[in-house]
Amino acid sequence: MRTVPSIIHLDMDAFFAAVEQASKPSLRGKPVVVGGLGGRGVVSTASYEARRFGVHSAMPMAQARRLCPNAAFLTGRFEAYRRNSEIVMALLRERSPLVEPLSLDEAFVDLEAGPYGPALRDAGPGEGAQLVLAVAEDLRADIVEHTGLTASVGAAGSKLMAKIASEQAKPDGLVLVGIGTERDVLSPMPVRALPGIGPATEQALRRAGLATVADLAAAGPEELVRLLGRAHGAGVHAMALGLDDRPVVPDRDAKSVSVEDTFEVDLADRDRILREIDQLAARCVRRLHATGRSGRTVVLKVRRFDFSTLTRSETLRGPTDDEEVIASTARRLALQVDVTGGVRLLGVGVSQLADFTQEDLFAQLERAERAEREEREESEPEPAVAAAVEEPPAARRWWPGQDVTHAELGPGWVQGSGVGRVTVRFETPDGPPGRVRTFAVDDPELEPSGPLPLRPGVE
DNA sequence: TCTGGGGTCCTAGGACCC
DNA sequence: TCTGGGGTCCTAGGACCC
Repeated sequence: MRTVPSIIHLDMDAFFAAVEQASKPSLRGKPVVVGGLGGRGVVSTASYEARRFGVHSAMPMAQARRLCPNAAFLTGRFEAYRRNSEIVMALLRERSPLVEPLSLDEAFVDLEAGPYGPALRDAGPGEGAQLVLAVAEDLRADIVEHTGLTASVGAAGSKLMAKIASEQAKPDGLVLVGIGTERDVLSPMPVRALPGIGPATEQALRRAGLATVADLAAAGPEELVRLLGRAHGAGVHAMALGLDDRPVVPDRDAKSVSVEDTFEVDLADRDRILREIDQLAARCVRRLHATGRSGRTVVLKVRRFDFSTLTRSETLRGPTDDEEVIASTARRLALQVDVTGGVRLLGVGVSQLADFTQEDLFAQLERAERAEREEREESEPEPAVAAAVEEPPAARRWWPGQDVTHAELGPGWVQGSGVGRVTVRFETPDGPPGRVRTFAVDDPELEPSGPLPLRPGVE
């Protein structure tokens, strides 16, 4: 157990929405909701202004629109989020090499591994905490300077308590849990405050009369294991006592890669389903190639019209990153699934990842079979349905929030589009709120562009 | 206008092996 | 002749997190 609260958990405040407000001066101080804008979209992130209306993550977008009709509803700009995340992660690495990102907007840092390590080890308990507070405040200021975004930080002697502290610090705050005070902090909290306790576990505990973390600590490990199973029960009991010695681990390799799509309208047609699977397989393989890895188990995911969800998987004899192997495996799995009534989501994934694509016997076999098939069918060529039906003449699509540049008016972003028109607001992160202009959707002066840095002047 | 997309970890049963 | 006991792999599903 540590004698200094040298683990910090950093959590960016309403990250996606905050990036939008920093990028778009006209949205500052206003409710902003980022998420899927289609009929089946959900909220990814709501700004604090929108949260006051009851809007929150994972809420159906339709409900968010009812609660807060005057908010700006934007689709995600992941390129912008990724760039700002990288800036923040780099600032963390200046404080320690031991940085464990949990997502684009969250990370643990072990300060004892970095430049402050020696001072922290030499410090008395009180001095150590003071030093951590100073480092954390400096970090938060640095993040504002480099991105214009605010972060909340929790500091403690363990990952568990650092995470709980950052939650208490939100928004734009800093909370330190002193060594030895863990159980005082935890005891009065509802069980849901513990990471890993969601709605189902909360219900199971509530039925047993356990509502607070103090209740869990008093319950003892046997009862929790009986209620929650071996691993979870033991883990929850340890957490309730404030016991957690998990190390901060940087550079964790991904264990699976997957892509999925929810369709605006349920898919009923078998051939259409198989074509979608091919496209998903192609996207999955692109991601696989980008990471230079290959996988041995192919997983097909199907969500049916009634939201029932199932997966079918097949493990190959060796890892592959071949599109045709993955696509044909997924198609084969799809034939095992009853799709009567329609399908609202399809997904294709690969797990059991390996670092290298060894000689790929499957791809070779697949190619040989394909060649043979084509030879056989030479006299009666396949009807070219797929190619012909595939793409209607692609009209340009503009989506709310998108970065654009106008040949004369410069950079701006799409506020909305419809009936052949697109509305653009011309403003930049470092300027004043801008003016709105409307164009024809096919105006040649207007083109899509990339995100602008939030702090152009700062390195 | 009901319910995204990308992940992680755990459990449990059956096959298979020694 | 009435019943082993592990260990590992595969598959499917579920809870949870951001």
